[in-house]
Amino acid sequence: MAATSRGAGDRSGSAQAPAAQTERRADARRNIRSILDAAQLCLARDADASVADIAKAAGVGRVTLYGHFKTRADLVDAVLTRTMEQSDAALDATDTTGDPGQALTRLVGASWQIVHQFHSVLQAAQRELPPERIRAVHDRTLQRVQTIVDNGRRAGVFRDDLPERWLVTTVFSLMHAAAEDTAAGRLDAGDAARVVSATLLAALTAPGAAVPTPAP
Amino acid sequence: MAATSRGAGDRSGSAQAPAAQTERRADARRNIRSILDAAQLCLARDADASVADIAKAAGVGRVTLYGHFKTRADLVDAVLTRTMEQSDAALDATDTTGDPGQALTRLVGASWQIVHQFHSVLQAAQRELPPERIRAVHDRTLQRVQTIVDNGRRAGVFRDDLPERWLVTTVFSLMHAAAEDTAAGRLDAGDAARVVSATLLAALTAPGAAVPTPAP
DNA sequence: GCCAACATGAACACATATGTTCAGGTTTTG
DNA sequence: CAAAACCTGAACATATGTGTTCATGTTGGC
Repeated sequence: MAATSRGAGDRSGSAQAPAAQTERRADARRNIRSILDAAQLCLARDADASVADIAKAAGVGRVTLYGHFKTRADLVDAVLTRTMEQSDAALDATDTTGDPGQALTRLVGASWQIVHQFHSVLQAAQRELPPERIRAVHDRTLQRVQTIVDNGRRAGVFRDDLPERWLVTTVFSLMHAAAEDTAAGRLDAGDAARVVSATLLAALTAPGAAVPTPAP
Repeated sequence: MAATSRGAGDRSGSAQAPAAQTERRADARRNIRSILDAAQLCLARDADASVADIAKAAGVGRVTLYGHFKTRADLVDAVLTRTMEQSDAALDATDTTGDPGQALTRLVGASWQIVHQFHSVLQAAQRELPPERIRAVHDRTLQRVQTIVDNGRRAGVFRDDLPERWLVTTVFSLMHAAAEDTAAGRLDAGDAARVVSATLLAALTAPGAAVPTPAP
């Protein structure tokens, strides 16, 4: 039951049926945007930001917020969806064709900052939403990585001796780890992209083949 | 702070001063054990198991529990400490000398099940305890990994072009990722150790050197 | 066997968050 | 301008968890 009274956060469970979305008034649309903006910001800073905090940050009454998002989970879902859409848009600008190693390096360069920035939005979602939902929202991004890995395997430059799924997991895992380490001051932010890329290239390269160095 | 009325969970903040621990009665000691056992089990299953749940699982009154652990955080701390001590004991049986690659493989083989088993105990701790405390409790284990990495670097078989800290992070990160993937059914439990070892060996091997295959 | 240490459930105090209702004020929209 | 849509704060209803107090049993040590 993740549906709003009138469709603002309407992503009905896990499939996103657009639904008959009656046109809402201008101020309502404005408020929804403010709320999503504020929520994204608040949740990025603190995964358990309260609904009250978010409403205040949005410059909106708490009741107004509940008028648009039926539950807290609904709001978190909307923020996560929005964040992933934004990330995906940013990633659309990244070329995933050509040499798989370079493609991977490009993708890491474009992704890791986003991962870093919205790390705790994900955390919030993981505490509130069912795992399938998280998985579903990540689908497009996952697909993108999988495509690169797959290309690399077919080209014989990425390893074939481990499950493809695991290689994808490795990519995500190390990006998240780098985000955390950077936040904790254990890894230099200016160096993170290179470090992650170098590690991933080594991890994914087919045994026996020469490990390429990430070209900045 | 994090101290019990009479010293059961007494690890005063971050340093573990043994304190003048007046000998407690036999039934008290018995109950403390039951509580820790139950808490470890409950928290391993659900990171937000309540104190009431744990007391019930321990076959003990809630008030009794609070008599031994002043706060929930105290209890979580005690469980985490205990878990890490157990892990460390298990790891003591693992030879970390000799060929660094094989040492790493041995360590992964001995560790990953533990990581898998107590994954959500860590989660609970991360929500309740300050990051420094988590770090402190992990110190010995961290040191162990770092030693292996360091040996490998000095022997010229592990890479020297990335921060040592990051390599250690990589080891932990991939073990945890494997634990999650296994729990989610995306990775075969029987295959996990091999997969993680193979990935780590590739990730850590010095550029140019031949990547070894994990010997089971 | 006696006394102190310990255990126990019930009840209470407190805090915090989520949702909801209400009675009125404001903005859009047509 | 008028109706409908929307916003608002205050108050309320829940729910849930933590931690404490109390009065009364129970157990263990010496």
